[in-house]
Amino acid sequence: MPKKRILPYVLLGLINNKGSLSGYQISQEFKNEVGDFWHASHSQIYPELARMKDDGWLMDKIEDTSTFYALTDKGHQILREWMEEPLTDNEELFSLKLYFIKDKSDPLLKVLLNQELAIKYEKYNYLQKRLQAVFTDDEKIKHNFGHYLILTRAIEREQNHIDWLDKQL
Amino acid sequence: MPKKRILPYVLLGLINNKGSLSGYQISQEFKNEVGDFWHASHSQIYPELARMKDDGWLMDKIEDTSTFYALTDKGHQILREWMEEPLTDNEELFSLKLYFIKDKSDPLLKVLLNQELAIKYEKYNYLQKRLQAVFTDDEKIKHNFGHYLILTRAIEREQNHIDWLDKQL
DNA sequence: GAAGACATGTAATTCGTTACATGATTTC
DNA sequence: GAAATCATGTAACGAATTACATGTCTTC
Repeated sequence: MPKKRILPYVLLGLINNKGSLSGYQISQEFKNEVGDFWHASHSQIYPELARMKDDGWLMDKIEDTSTFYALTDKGHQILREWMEEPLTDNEELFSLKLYFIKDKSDPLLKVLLNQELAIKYEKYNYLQKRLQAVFTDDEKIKHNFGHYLILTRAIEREQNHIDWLDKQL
Repeated sequence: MPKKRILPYVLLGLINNKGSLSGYQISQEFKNEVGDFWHASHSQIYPELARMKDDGWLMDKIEDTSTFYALTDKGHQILREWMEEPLTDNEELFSLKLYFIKDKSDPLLKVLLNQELAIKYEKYNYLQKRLQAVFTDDEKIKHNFGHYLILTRAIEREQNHIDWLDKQL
C-alpha cells in the first residue's frame, strides 16, 4: 500500500480553522505559523485544491481575482475521520493534529496525548532494548562512541517527551 | 540550488566504517543499527553504488557472487569534507555524522557538538520569539490551545537538547 | 514607470517507493 | 523439493522542488 498522504488533510485543517482560504493565503500560512512544522509550495497547493474540489471535499467561491475554498459536509467528515485515526510513529502528525485543535476542552485533545504517549513508551522501550543489545560492555562503547551518544540521546529525548505528555494529562 | 543529497555520504560513511561492504550488506545494515535514523531500499543502493564507482569515489572487487565496495582516496577525501561541512538545521544530519565517529577522542566530535549547540540555541531563541509574538494574552492561548501546546513543547525540547549538548561538552 | 506584492497555473526534474524479475545457495 | 535467504538489477509510479510563465494591482 502506498504511504498515506498528509498534504490534503493539512489543507482541510487549515481551511477549516479559518472558515475559508484561497490558495495564495494557504501558501502565506506556510510562511508563518504553520511553517514551523509543515510546508508546501504553491505548485503543490493549487492542483491539490482543484483535486479536492473535484472529489467533493471543498467548494469554491470566486471573489475578485481570488478563488476561496471552504469545506463541504464531506470535507468536514473526512477531516474528522483523519483527526480520529490512530497516530503513527510520525513526529509531524502529532504536531499537525494538535495544531488543528483550537479549544482546550476538545475531547480529541486527551485522545491525542494518550495516543502519543503510547507510541513514545513503545519507542522508549525499543531504544532501551537496543542499547542493551548493542552496548554489552565498555569496549563496545569505546569503539562506537558516536553511536552510543545518539542512542543515549534518543532515549533521553523520548523520556523528556513522555514526561511532558504526562504533565499535560 | 538543489537540496544536498545525503544518501551517497551515508554509503561512504558505512563502507568506510566496515572497510568494505556489498550492496546487499548495506541494505542489511539499514535493517539493523543504522536503520534507527536512516533508511534506503536496495533499488536505491545498487544504482547509487554504481554511480559512485563511476565518479571514482569507490572501487569494487568481485568475490564469488558478491561485489564489494571500498573507498578510493577520492572517496576518503569527499567523506572527510562532508563530515567537516557545517551542520544545517536537520535532525538526521547530526545523528548520522555522529554515527560515523567511532572514537571518543576524534577532534570532530567536539566540533559537531558545538555546531549542533549553536543551531539549537538559534532555534530556541526563534521559538521563544514566536511564542511571545503569537500568544500575547490568555485569550489567544485559549482559542489556539493546540498551537500553544506544540510551541511550548518545541521550546522544552530544544531546551532539553541544549542541556544534553552542554553536558557532553 | 519600475519594483514588489498579489494570484494562479504548468512543465521539467529529481528522488524515493513499490513492484517486477531473475538466479544461486542454503535449510527444513 | 519447497521455502527462505542471498544477491542484484530495472521499470513504473508518486510526490515534491525548481523553474518557467503570465497577468493584476499597489506603492514609491
